Amino acid sequence: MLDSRDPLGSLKEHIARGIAEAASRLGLKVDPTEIPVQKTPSREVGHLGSPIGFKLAGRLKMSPEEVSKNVVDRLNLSSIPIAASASPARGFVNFRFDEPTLIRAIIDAASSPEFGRGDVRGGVVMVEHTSANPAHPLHVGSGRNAVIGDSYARMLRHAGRRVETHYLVNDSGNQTILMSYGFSKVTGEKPKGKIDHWFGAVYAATNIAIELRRAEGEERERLEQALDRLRAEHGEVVDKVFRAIREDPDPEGGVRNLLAAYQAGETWAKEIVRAAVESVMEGFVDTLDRLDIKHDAYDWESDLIWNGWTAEMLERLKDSGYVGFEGGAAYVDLARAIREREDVARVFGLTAERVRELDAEGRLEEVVPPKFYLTRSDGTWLYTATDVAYSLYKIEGVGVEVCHNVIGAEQRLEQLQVRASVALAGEDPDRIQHFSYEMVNLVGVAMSGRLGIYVTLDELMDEAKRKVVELLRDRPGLSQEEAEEIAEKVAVGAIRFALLSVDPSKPVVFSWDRVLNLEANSGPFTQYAYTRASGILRKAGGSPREYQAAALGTDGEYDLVMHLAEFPETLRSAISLRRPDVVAQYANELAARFNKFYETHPVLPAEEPTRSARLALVSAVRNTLGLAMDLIGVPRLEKM
RNA sequence: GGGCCCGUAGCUCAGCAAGGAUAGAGCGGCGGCCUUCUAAGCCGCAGGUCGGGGGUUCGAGUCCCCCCGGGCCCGCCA
Repeated sequence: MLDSRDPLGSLKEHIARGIAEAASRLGLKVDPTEIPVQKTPSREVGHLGSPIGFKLAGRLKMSPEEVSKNVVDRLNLSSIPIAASASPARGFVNFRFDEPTLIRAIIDAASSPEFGRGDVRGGVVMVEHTSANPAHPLHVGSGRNAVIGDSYARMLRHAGRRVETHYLVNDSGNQTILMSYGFSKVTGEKPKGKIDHWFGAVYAATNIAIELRRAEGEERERLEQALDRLRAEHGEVVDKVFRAIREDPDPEGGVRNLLAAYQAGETWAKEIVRAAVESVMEGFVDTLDRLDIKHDAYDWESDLIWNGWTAEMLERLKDSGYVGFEGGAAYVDLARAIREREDVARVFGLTAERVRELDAEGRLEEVVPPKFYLTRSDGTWLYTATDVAYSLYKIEGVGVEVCHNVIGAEQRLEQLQVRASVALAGEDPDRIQHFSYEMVNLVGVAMSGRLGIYVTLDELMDEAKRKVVELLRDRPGLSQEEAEEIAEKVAVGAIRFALLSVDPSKPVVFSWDRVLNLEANSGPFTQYAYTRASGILRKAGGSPREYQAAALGTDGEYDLVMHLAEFPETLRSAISLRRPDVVAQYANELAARFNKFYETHPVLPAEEPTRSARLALVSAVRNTLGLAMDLIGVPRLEKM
């Protein structure tokens, strides 16, 4: 029978098995999973087809056409549910089903919240995402990370995985400590505006003040311009920080000192840094909450240090024999580890043989940077070290089966170093996965937290909302509060869709036009289709109890139904390829097909049995579109 | 220099994982459609050497090799 959560998928499996059986009757053993089954280019030739003739022609020493004919002759059609006919067409074999039965199976499946859902199975899957540095507000780059990670977690959950989302609060590194040092000069100030933006200004002002001590010429000019911009936006706190740092005889020493004291857990340092970072994180949580992004846990880098995870990690790496010291700084002898340990070589995509080859050519240390540091000479921990400790915490502390680290592509090498270290510490490096995504750039200028140049998620939200409120002004029958609520949700839909809908492996150039797009190929486009479906169902008083699938069958209806059927497979692809954007594309395509249907197929005014059948289809579209929107976090709306 | 990634319409992107039936959307441009379920919509027109060249194959945007162009990384930063 057909799987009620994925009828099309099970139909394809049945076809592949049927063809494999037919092939075995021709004396050829074929694995059903190797047999492609796809949609036909047009309904005239059948519903599903397979280019099996081309595939087996060589092995059977027949022409593709002959193979197709022979497969059809030896096919046990009754083993394929609801199949009405199979016909050879050049090298293809095309299958036709009893169409009303097919349509009903799909509509019924697509009307359930269980559509595309997987059985609950396996251990905890962690998705670590966002993890933005507290030194500047969440910007569009952090937004891409957050939206990718959050959406991916939603998809894993629908697929039946137990998911935990974590945020690593990076409070023990140079940038955050620098911000905290600047903050220590203005603790008497009352922060103005959104708290994380205020701290972002403190950070940038501190950094500029320090850099200006050395900068000359053009660089000096750039810094001064950045300072002016900062001053214009954030007012006197910028000057206060700037003056305090300028008068400080040794701000860099002060930062180093604060970093060491904080990592050592000294009370005075904790009071400063924790106060700063906790404030910033409150701001971050507000922003993420607006985008409907929540983390199950916030893991503080400093806790990993204070609770001994980093120290234990270092002991284990020392025990492995690949840690060296240089002026007090600990490093991992990666080149030697790669030479001697196959598991470490594999992390870098190298076989033992390839390592020997490279070594013979003297190129190993050119292909792989030969070592990396875990601590500074003063004994303080570097980011890579806390990240290795964090990985061990994920595996042994939380007990995850696997963790997907949503981290920018520019950190590829660091992630490989972390995974190599995990292997040296005796854990399976494949349990730590780098979910890589490319950066978001601004036209002309590069975003720079150091200089306070970025487009923040908050301003993006505000601007998107403003645009929607404007549009809503001439909508009749909407109260002020309704309009506000709708605008907020449309803004969220627009931003999430825009940040998600491009393949994560491709760099994107940020454009306001693209994010504020409310037309086709956008979150609001899917929301609009959803409200149209909702409107019809609302006026009809709900979905019909009974309907005749045979009343459906126009091309528009068929296209819509077949696209509904692809939801489960789309979800599986999105997960296995780490491409949450494909679900966004899917939702957009479903919305587009529904809009076409909507324009050409009146539902409420239609005669029975067409009316009920179309209502059932609308209900299935609403459900499936809603599920897809849930997965990418585009809010459902009943009216807009 | 080495490694990884990207190159499809004027612009922004799908299609490449598992090669398959005529290369698709959107934006922008031009022209149409609101007394009928929300026009944030729909329809039509114009727009393509799929970066270039080889190769594998019955078949290549998709796989392999070389080249060109762009991005990122190669820090006791994160």
